[in-house]
Parts: sequence; C-alpha cells; structure tokens
Amino acid sequence: MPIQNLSVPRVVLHEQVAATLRQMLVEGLIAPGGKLNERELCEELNISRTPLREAIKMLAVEGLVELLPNRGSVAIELSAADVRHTFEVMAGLEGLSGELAAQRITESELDEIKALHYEMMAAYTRRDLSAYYQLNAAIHRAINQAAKNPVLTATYNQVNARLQALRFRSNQDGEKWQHAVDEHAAMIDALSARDPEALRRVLMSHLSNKKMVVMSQLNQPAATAA
Amino acid sequence: MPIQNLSVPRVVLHEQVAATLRQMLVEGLIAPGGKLNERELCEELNISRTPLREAIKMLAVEGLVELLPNRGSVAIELSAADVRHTFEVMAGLEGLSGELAAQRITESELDEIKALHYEMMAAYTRRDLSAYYQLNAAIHRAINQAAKNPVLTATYNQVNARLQALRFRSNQDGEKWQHAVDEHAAMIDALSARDPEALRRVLMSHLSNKKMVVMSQLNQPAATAA
DNA sequence: AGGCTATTTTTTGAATACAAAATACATTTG
DNA sequence: CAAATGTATTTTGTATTCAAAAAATAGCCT
Repeated sequence: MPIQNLSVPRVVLHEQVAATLRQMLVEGLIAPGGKLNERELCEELNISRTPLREAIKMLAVEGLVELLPNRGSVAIELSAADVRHTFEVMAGLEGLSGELAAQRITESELDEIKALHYEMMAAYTRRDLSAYYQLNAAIHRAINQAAKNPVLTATYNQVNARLQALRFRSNQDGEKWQHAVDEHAAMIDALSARDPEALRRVLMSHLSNKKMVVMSQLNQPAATAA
Repeated sequence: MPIQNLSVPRVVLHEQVAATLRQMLVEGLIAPGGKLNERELCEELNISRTPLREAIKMLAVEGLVELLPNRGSVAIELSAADVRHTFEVMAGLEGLSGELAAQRITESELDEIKALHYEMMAAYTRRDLSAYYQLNAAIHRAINQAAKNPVLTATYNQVNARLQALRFRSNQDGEKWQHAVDEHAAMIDALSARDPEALRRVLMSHLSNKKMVVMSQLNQPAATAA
C-alpha cells in the first residue's frame, strides 16, 4: 500500500503558478499589454486567488508584468527605448559570461558547444529557422553555464526573459543571418583559444547586432511568424 | 472639513511592506539566516498575512530572502562563493555603468560627481568612515544614473542589495583605504576625459579590490561595528 | 533515567469572505 | 441625441478562515 501520494502537490503552488505564467508570457500566450484577469486565470489553473496573486507579484519583480494599483496587472510592453536598454544590459552580461567562460570552460564543455555549433550550422544551411533559433539559444546558455557563476546565470535569465516575451524571430534577412553565423564561428575560436577579451568583444558585438535586427523589426511589425 | 483622508494608504500595502522588509534586511535588523516569523511581522506592521506573504515572495525573487517550503522564509546568508559570484556580477554591471556613463554624462552631472568626490576626500581625511561610506555609495549611484539606462540601474540595485545585507564596513585598513581613494581619483579622470574603456577598467578593478576586502573580513568576522 | 512515540500547539499554505475601488451600464436631463 | 450623473456589476485589495505540515511537549515503556 502506498504510503505517500505522489499526485498531491509536492512543490508549493505559487512556484508552479509562476512557472506556468512565465511560460505563457514568454511564449506569447499572453500578449504584451494583455491583461491578467485573476478570475479567468484562477479557473484556468484551478487554483484560488491567493497563490495566483503571489505568483503575479513575483513576475512583477522579474519585470515580466506590470502592476497597475487597483487595476490589476498586464504583460509588459517594451518601448523601443526599453528594448535598447535591455539589450545594453544583456550585452554586458553576455560579455561577462564570455570573459569568465573563456577562463573557466572545460574541454568537455567546449566540445559540447562545438557540437552544438555544428548542429546550428546544419540548421542554418537548411534555413531551418526554428532549429537554428533553439540551437543558438542553447549555445548561449552553454557559454553562460561555462562561466560557473550562478548569480550571473540567474541575472542573465531574468533579463533575457523580458526579451523573449517579445517573440521576435530575427535573422530572417539573409545577410544579417550570415553575419550572425560568422560571429558564432568567432565565438568558437575565442573559446578554443581561451581568450576572454576576444570572446567578450564578439559576444557584445553579437548582441549589438541582434539588437539592431530586433529594433528594425519593431519598427515594421508587419509579419507575425506562424 | 477634509474631503480625503491622507492617512489611509494611498499605495498598495504589499509594496510598503516589501519596502519595510527590504530596509530591515539591508540594515541588518533581520540578520542573515534570521527567520521571518509571519505572525510576529504581522503584529509589528499591523497588517494581515496576505500582503506580508506577497511581499516576502517579492523579496525572494530579489534574492534577499530564501523560501523554505512549509518552513517559512529566512534572510539570505551568503557563502564565500556566493559573495565571490555576486561581486563578479557587480563588477560587470559597474564596468558597464562606467562605459556608458563616460559616453553620456553631462557637464552638470560630472560637476556634481566631482563635488561628491571632494566631499568624500574630506570624509577620508577626517577618517569619518560613516560619511565616507555614504558619499562613496552616492558617487557610484551617480555614475550609474549618468549611464542613462533604467534597466541597468534596476539590475544593479537588485544585485547590490544582497551585498548591502552583509553589512560590511570595508576600507578600515589604512593602505586599502588609500588605494580605494586613488581609484576614485582615477574614476574622475576617466569620466572627465570621457574615456569609456578607462572608466570600465577602473571600476572593475575597484570592485575586485572591494571584493577582496570583504572576503577577508568574512574570514575573520570578529569585530561588528557599532 | 533515557530514548521513543503520541499528542498538542504552532506555523505555514491555500481558500474563502468581505470591503473598496474601478468599470460598465442605464437613466435622466438639457 | 448627447452628455452627465447615478446605480449595478465586476474586479481588485485585504482580512479571515480552514487545512495540512512542522515543531514542541508530554507521556510511555524498557
């Protein structure tokens, strides 16, 4: 006879709810500017308002939602200036990641990143944007991991989540995409050479280019990818 | 007869509570590792548990408290590794602040920082540690402001709050203090010259030195300042 | 007496209930 | 008919209540 019931929530509810909402926001299930209706979300997630409201407060600190006193909360909507500022910070954090990763990366970590890079090159060659996007994210995540700094990782993820909520699909333009791929090759070189300064430069300029692509897409928000 | 009662809370309760708790944590009123008893805090702040718990969740995201499921929450206690990691990120954020500030600072902002610097030199000459500490913090805040990036400022403040909760009083050692003051002079020079790279280098090495001072104090936690 | 278990008490987690504010709606009046 | 005002409804903010888990205490047995 089972002593413990594994179906009962073993982790606290507000954490689960926060994770669900975070995913909904980052995946665009709740669009930027969209309202978070408490009653609706409670019904949808089958929870009471207490843990939901706790989760919303957490997301507000993370910068994913904005609290309007007495008027609820909405998914953040980044202005062009907000996007610029966020990318500026992301560039700094990426640069730091690179600097530290180049100093601390192990051989096996480097091999894994090289493997991811080749997979990404395959996706690029096939013009498989979705696979490319995921592998690209995986590489950046791996570099961040190689920096061996949990505080940096947490800060990086928190700021990055706000950009992910934008749901942009960059590099659709041929020339820009080529350039991004070139930069990735330079990353691998800098990592292999364990050259912190070089990797920092590459990553910061990489982010700067990504920023410009996103900014130009924001100006012409015509096509929303399927 | 007054139409509106200004004594009633015009801002939401959980914000006020979060601010109060944040101050208590940063000022050491709740010591690192100390438990946050909900009942006690409710009585002390004259509120119910709901807004208190919302505030605690916010502070958990900020990294000032740790949530122990079913066992409440405690003020964070940074290990030596945590302190190293946090300073590493702070150095990166300071470096970025400096880089941007050197590009964007106005004449009047620069003048104000110079004035703060002279005030700080006065405090240093008098060995007035408290005044020095405050002016030092004001200068770093001013440089951060001059970077004109709200996202950077918010990120910086959030990470910095965790270090402030350590309640260290560094630079008590004469030679180290002298060195810190020299670095501050170099900051003013780099700012005046609008040299981003130079300011970045100075600020990062400044933070690195501060880290070493704090780390050595952590090893011998003998004297707690009055 | 000492170690163990059982029971009470406290504390935390979540749901509900109540109050106040904001919004939507309808009615009235110029 | 439009603007404005008053009323109803919804939504948000806070307090209270209920339930479950953890901690403290007491009792029991060897």
